[in-house]
Amino acid sequence: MEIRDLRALLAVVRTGSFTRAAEDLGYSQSAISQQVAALELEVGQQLVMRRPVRPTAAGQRLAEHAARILLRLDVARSELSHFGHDAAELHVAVSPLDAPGLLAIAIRDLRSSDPRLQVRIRLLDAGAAVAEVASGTADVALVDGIASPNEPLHLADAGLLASTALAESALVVVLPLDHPLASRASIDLDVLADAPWIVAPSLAGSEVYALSPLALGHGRRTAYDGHDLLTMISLVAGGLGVAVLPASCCGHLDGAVAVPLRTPRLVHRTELLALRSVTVRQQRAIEALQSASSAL
Amino acid sequence: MEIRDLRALLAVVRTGSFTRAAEDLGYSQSAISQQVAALELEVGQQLVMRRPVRPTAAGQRLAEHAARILLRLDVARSELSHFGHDAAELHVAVSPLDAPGLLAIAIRDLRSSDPRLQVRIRLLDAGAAVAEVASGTADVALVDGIASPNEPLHLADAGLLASTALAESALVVVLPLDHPLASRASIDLDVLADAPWIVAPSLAGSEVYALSPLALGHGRRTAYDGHDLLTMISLVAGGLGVAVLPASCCGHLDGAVAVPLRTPRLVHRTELLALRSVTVRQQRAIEALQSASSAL
DNA sequence: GATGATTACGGACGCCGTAAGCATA
DNA sequence: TATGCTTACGGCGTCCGTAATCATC
Repeated sequence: MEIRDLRALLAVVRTGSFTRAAEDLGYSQSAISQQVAALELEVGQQLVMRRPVRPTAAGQRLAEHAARILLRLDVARSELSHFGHDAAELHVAVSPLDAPGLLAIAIRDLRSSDPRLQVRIRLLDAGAAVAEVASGTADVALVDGIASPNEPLHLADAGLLASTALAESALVVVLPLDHPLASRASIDLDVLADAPWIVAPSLAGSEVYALSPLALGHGRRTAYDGHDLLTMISLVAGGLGVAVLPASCCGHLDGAVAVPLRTPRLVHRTELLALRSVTVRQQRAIEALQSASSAL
Repeated sequence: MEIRDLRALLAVVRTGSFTRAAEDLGYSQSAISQQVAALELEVGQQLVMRRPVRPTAAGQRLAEHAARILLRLDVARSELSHFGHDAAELHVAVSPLDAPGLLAIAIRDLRSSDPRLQVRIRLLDAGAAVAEVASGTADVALVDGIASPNEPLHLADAGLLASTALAESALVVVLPLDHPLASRASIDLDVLADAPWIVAPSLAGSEVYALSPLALGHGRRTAYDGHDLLTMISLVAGGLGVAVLPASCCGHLDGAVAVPLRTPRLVHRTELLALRSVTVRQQRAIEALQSASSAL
């Protein structure tokens, strides 16, 4: 099992095409074909079906292992390249719903002790943020997601990256003003299984929607692929459906109401990610973000 | 970063010698030298010091990553080779202190539904048991260790192997009959920091001894490298020192007393490990062990 | 001086790209 | 028929082992 072959398998599974995998990896189509064939020969079974190109069960499983291995290799490379050195600029990756006040406080704090510090913030989804930290493109990441109370988000192998919880906030169901449940004190998700939903994976995380009552429900779904909270809320206010959002983001709703989610017991959680072997500057950034979050 | 090179680095770090690493891996000494050199060239820094051969900080860190990656590769290979097939014999790896009654109940249970099942049990330390499950040599493993209450043992990357908790039991401090603390109702470990200790990593896990009060203490240490409980207890009874053991193993003490450990809050935990994609026979074994543990 | 890591060098194998072959939508 | 994966084949690079070199205990 060569790294190269695993990378090829992963690219093929991801893109659904040998040709595109070859383009992505800078190989010829033929090379990818040979690499996957070598892997299949080695494990003695087919890993992807051809035409259409889809992973078999074994291929899917191997691709998952491959993804973890390649991520860890990225982390290893990044950690080693940071041994000793310390960059002038601090790159922060942020996933959509991180409490915005947190960043501002932390950066002001950092600037006060290091006035010449350049900070660069990029908005990414959680998976991409993890990849950026792993590859060293970002120094730290603020990522959010849905989890059980006091449970970590499972963003990477435990221990691969240093992660600390910054904040947890309750989840609310956002309803149009005239919704029959709008005056409830709290809501169980089951009763909304067949309701029309507005699904925004990059906002509230796909975890919420994967919960069984929702996954099995037959209500109409509206997908919103953006990051913008106001748009999301206006969709709800406009009567297109209901949505789950973190309470911390729902201070001022216009034409909608937020009702606390009672079951399932889930919270919106924000974590801070960094490489485990951090430089002095990264360490300071982590501390600043931690103290900012406890100040909020 | 090639798998081959990482494996070489790990072998060099583990054995402390290029020559022995070469023997272990079936290469010439020269090949290992070249592989490590290639790795050092690639990451742009020295990974091991020579004569004596010791890892640098960077090398140590990379070796840790390498170990995880190689373990995951083993798991991937094992999982794929089990797709479909099901072996006639069930291999169980057991670490020293697993509740012995548990195995007996589970195996009797399995035999009753599958009389021709061959079972083979091997006693190994926890690390080796993990490796055996990963490589497919063992179908399931019963491993034990020290953890905080309701916390998993961190034996491998979370999610790499299927693990379920079978049992948790309190920890006791085993003291000679005439020890001044022998009549206490419970003990804080701090008060024993400077006491003479009997350290048996393969019995109670090294985690206990790594706790700060003990690690910093100046008491004499006696190391016992075996698995045998009676020997261990007789060492305590003989006045060589005190020890921490799981309460479940200390039913009949001869010449010693067991006092519950109050702080730190730790328990002895037994977990069941298996590959995540299990065969029918493995699945039955897991269920039998689970029901046996809940019966105890 | 002996043990053990590095360097030098040649042979062999493996890998990739080009290009032809072939199957499927 | 066209798109796209596979197979054939040749060249290049790489990797390993032998053996000489060098360093350290």
